[in-house]
Amino acid sequence: MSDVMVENPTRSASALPEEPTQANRFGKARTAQSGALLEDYVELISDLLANGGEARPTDIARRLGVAHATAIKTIGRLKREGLAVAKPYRGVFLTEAGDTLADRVRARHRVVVDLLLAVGVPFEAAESDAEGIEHHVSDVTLAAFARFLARGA
Amino acid sequence: MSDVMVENPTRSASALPEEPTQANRFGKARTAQSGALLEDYVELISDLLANGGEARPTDIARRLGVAHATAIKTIGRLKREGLAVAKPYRGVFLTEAGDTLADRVRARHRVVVDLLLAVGVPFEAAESDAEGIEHHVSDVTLAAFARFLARGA
DNA sequence: CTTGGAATGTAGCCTAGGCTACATTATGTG
DNA sequence: CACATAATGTAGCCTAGGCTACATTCCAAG
Repeated sequence: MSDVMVENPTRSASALPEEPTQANRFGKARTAQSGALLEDYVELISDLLANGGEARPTDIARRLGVAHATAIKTIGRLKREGLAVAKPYRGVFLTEAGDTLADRVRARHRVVVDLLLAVGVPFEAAESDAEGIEHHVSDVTLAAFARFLARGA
Repeated sequence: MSDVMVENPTRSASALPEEPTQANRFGKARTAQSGALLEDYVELISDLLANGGEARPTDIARRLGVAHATAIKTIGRLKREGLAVAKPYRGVFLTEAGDTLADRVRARHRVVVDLLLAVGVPFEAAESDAEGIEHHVSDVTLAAFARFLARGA
């Protein structure tokens, strides 16, 4: 997440026109997928903490539609990545980094949904598709979405 | 997937009525991810066959930025799914189903890129992000995109 | 204060999608 | 035609993200 991703300066030589570019694109889409799940978890935990005040593995599992064991395992990953902390039988909490990420994810989600609605996507589909789309929206694209919404509104 | 999962009726207090909906959304985004790779392969193979006339595992691997062994393994999956056929050392070809899928994927890709461009996303970002986004665009959303483009253009 | 049921955690298995290392086949060129 | 070399294929390993089955811990009701 939020990788700077050092760009290859191999753009000038007209030798190999576009294969590396295409490979990069696919690779980016693939790695974007890693982290998508973590983002979902972080956002959900943030929501649960803000509303109910508690983020328990069972709740998380039910909300995400996975088995509780799966949720617990992923929470372990969150801890390893420094996004969450949790003592056994005590509920999950976000670290500073986790909170920051949650805010960014939430903001991005809103923009994506609004953009979809703005171009005429029905509400249900907008909410549903945004869940998958948002993880592939780069900062550049997100900024463009925001500009479009600011103009169009 | 699509487990019924016997629910415990513990919903009494405050009764949040939308958890299953959210779970469905996440689940859908997850399963959409399965098949995304197959779609990429099918589209690429279709392109290679149309242009150069040949779709060899090594080419595919290079274009997708993966090791050739990975490509070969995935081609095996394509065959299992009835999307492609390939005799050893003879190159890959698409079945009827694979061709149909390739057409749909290609069309969808174009619409997504055009939509991104139409709302002001820079070309490079549009191409790049579309690679990941397209797999999460439902038919409903795709139709909305097409309408928007028809109007705006 | 005990105890049963729910929540939590652990273990082990599966598939997808990567990789490297090694084996095999095709092929162009001397 | 032989054979070096590139392409292809195979084997085995890894991680992420699912699952089920079982073990443990917590908590509230009796």
